[in-house]
Amino acid sequence: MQEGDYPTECALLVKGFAYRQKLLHNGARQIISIHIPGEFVDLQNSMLSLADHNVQSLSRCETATVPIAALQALMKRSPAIAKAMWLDTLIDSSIFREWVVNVGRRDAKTRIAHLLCELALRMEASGAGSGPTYHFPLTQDQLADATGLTPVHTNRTLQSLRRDGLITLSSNALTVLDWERLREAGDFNERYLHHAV
Amino acid sequence: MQEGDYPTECALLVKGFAYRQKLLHNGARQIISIHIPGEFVDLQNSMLSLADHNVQSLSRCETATVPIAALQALMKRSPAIAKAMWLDTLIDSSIFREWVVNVGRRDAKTRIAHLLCELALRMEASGAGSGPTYHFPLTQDQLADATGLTPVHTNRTLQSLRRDGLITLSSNALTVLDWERLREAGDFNERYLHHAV
DNA sequence: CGGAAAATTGAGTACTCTCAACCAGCGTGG
DNA sequence: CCACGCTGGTTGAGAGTACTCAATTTTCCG
Repeated sequence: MQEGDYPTECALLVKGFAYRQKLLHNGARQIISIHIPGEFVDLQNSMLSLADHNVQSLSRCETATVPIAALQALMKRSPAIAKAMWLDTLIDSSIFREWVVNVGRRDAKTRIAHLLCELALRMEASGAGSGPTYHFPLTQDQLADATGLTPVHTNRTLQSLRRDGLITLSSNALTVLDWERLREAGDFNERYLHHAV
Repeated sequence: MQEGDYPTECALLVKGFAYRQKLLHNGARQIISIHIPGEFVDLQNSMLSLADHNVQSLSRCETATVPIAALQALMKRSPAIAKAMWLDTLIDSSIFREWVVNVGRRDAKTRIAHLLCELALRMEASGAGSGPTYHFPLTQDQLADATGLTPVHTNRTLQSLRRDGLITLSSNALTVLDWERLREAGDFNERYLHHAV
């Protein structure tokens, strides 16, 4: 899926990770969302006939593709489903808002810690992972593009988080050593995820 | 409307400007969206029972408030209205995505130029203003909080845009002197606004 | 006219970036 | 089996954009 395309189907992520990104004219990239198994990747693009961003897979992914026309019909027929998808989109939107805050007003360390908290919690909530150790699908370059930092600074910031005894992270395995302190370091409050209480 | 509240109605902005913001623990603020007359300010908060951000008015505003229950009923009854609101939310969401890019990957000058372009174009599209001169509802402090910069740096960056002959801006009047060059300076492409073609 | 809010200026600081080199792990192929 | 090359991660040094603090001027309103 490329920016500018006219999508005709949307994807439900069954297995594996994906992300959405936007490319800038100067060649820079901003990752605008990360998707874990069980999530719709592309409802937005699907409903707005013109794609305003593009989607990439992080690992080998299995997706279930649904034709948009079918989805629209389904929503028309079942208000319950329509509402569920609506909710999905709204939560998506809420996460974008938090990301604006994250890249806009937090320093590097807080920014990265916040993203780690978010991913860990979403994995927990979706059942895609649990315990103190999680599969972490991003390379440092991608983490940099998600947080609006450079790869070099991302690397140094991760080291600082490790030095503080908050996490370990290597070869796609993230271990949260001290959840409370990581949450604090990340200025993290999960309210915006709107997980059921 | 405060973060953490349980909203029961949502507001259609009839006259005046408003914005949504999130406050950080350290007292910083990030403005996450700006609303011009004719827009729903709060569909998001309305549908997610718990507010994850809060809303402020920029100028004296007139709003039409709609009870959420009524809205839900209306959506249930009329698929056309449901779809329209859905679209409204999706475009909202698209703008958030672009803001993530804006604060994440653009430098100060580009960032501010981009925001000016966006506001100008949205005013045009909504009929809330036109011509090279627009009502500009933000103070420099607010512009800073919308772009993730400091007020001082925002001030200097605006001066630089003025020196370049791209805009004039004073007492809430923004004049775009050279639309093409401003658009270029702001790395701006209006696709994400999803305005009808 | 006076006071508050908004805008502007100056000087010094620092966080993050750039550029560049180097290391480690790993799959491929000779 | 080891060399090779590639991707991802790490380190160093220096530069620069944006920040902080603080004072001053201008504008806005009551």
